[in-house]
Amino acid sequence: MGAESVEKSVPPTLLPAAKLTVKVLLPLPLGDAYDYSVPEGLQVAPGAFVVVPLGKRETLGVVWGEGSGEVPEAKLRDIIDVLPALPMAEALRRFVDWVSAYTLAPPGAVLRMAMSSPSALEAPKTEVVYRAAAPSDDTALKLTAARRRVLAALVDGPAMPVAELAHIAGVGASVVKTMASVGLLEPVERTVRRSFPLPDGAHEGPVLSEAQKSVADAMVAKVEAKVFSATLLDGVPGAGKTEVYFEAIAAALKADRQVLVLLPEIALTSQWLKRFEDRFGCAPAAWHSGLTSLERRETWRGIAEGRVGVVVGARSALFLPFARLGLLVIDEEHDGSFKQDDGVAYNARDMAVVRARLVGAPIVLASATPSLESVTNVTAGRYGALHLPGRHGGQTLAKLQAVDLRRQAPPRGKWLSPPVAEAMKQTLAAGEQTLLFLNRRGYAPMTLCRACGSGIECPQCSAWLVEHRFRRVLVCHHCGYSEPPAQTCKKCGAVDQFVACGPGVERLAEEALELFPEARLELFTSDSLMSRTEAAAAVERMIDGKIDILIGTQMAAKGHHFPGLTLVAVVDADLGLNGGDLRAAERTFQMLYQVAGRAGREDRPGRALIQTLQPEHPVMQALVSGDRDRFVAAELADRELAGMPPYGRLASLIISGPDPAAVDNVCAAIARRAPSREGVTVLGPSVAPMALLRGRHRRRFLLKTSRDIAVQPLLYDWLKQIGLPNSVRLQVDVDPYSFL
DNA sequence: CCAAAATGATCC
DNA sequence: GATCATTTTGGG
Repeated sequence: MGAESVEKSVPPTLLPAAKLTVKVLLPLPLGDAYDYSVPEGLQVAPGAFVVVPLGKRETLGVVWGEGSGEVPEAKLRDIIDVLPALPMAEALRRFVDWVSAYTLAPPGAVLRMAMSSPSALEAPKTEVVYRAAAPSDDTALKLTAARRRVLAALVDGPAMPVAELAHIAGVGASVVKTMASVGLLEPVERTVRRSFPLPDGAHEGPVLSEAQKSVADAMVAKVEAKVFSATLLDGVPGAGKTEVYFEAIAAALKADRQVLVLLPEIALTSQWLKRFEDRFGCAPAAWHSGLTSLERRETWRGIAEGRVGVVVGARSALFLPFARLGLLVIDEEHDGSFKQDDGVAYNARDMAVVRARLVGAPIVLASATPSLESVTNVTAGRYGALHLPGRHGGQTLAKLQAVDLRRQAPPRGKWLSPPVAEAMKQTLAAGEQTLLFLNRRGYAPMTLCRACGSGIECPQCSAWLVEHRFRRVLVCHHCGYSEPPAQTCKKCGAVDQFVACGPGVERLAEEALELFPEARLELFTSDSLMSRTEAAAAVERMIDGKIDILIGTQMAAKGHHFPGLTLVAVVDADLGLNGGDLRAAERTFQMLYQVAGRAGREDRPGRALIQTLQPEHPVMQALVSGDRDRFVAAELADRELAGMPPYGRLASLIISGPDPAAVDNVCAAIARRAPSREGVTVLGPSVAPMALLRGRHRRRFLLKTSRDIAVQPLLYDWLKQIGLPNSVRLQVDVDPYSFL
């Protein structure tokens, strides 16, 4: 009967003790961390990487803290194993939690970004190496000439594997093996790992101007302070921002700290790497989507073990497991590609500031055209500011001129206006280079049927198919769908009635070649058609002056420095201005300013011609007058009036699914529960700018609040009871960047 | 009426 | 994200 008899039959000391449990976060989009029990004899410190059972399978996870104790014992399962990797540092774990709380993404989804190389967690491979054994009397007798050479190779040197040792000593491998078996050599097991040259902070740098030196000194002081600080480093293209933050990197290296440099992916060029090598004597470790799994694993380990000094990478490098992070640099901080839109929607620039704060390190945000957010953060005193005046060596910025397309229109069916054609002619005659900038890939942005007037559309997106004439395909730039060009119109059956509408870079190349048949002309685009190495080779040809006219998308505008380039022509400056996007003006200004900044950086003056239909637009006015500050002030005033970022907060909800009715149902439910209070505006549901994307119909809500309201709890309470059918996805984007 | 296919719930 | 139970659908 009852409890009493049980107590009598089982002595108290033998009662099963409550199991020790820990929370384990799994790199999956689950609600929260799961509790697991710790089997006898397993050591699990917080941050340890562990193998745990999940349903039928096994998964990797990270010990996140003590168990919640809320899971019934029957459900609890044992941790299977602890991996022989360094545990995830507390600062990184707190960072994962922070990003999750800010973006409203499940913590496991954020953790997945911090576990981007799972194989790096397994035991590293080992090899057997040999060193000379302590000499003894009887072994001395057996020393042949070959054996002496082997021992000589090991004097003052590291232990070596058989093959290497045999090669250096000039003997056969069997000699080495025999020496090991008779006890002349001693085997040692060693882990195999790639070695990383450590950039040398004391390596001689370039001579800095007075102004550069004082800015560099200020940054070095922040690095040496070894506490969090955020600084906006701002200066025109060519003012020497890179050289200046290199001094901060040198200071961090001298203090034995690691450095992370984030660049927009396409700005990570061989040119940037070369400048780094010139300054520090060796290349940094690079982290981007193009790495092989072996490179990822070795780099990941090197960073975790503190053997890598400087990492330069795209936004995903923000989640690497630094052992002693002492400085972060965000170059081109205004660039929109720091914002990730799919999966976890985060802005690497903003989250980098958080990581710097959590780890207690300074961060530098560098740009010639700072984002309005960063400008505001400086004004509010949250960030410090350092300003580099003018161009190094007295060069002046390119002379900017607007070309009014209403007065000086290109010939019918052409895109280059007479002033641009004339300038190209002069430039060519002077033996100098021209860059034609048009942010449109392919031959023509749309293809029209003359008979029925309809354009060729993507079947899965609300977008035109773009003709790529060289590749002989029509491509959707949003989903990648492609089809061969047809003769017959699918809508009306007319044959051979298609006309290309509008310019793409390919069509521009055609036109430029007609005008200057003798010119050496090349296309430079971000098409997958162009591999990394091909792009690098094209840049090389441009630098060497083997190209007269370079025609490119924004890829040509970022991170390159072409000494012979003296003319930049922006073919369609109005392209980014339409569409009612919040950041249209800001983005256009930044891009055109950067493009124009490519011209005339050496001893020759450059000029930039900007073709526009609205030369009176504030963006064009600001570009022509060179008054960046006035443009920023005007744009900020507009934003403040509208309560838009950086003065107000925005979050966007995208509801998408293959069935528009199901999507609308969800939208109705969301609209019904929309928060209503002072300082909060909900706009929507409305058809999202890309109404159909990859076969999914999209609707959008925008949440707009004043700055003092935290949007996360608001969104959380709003959306927590919304039930979603499997086919419908709800994507939350706090601080959306693009509105598409 | 059965079975494949779509959908939803759960994993600790 | 993967797996399994449950519901839906559609074909004979």
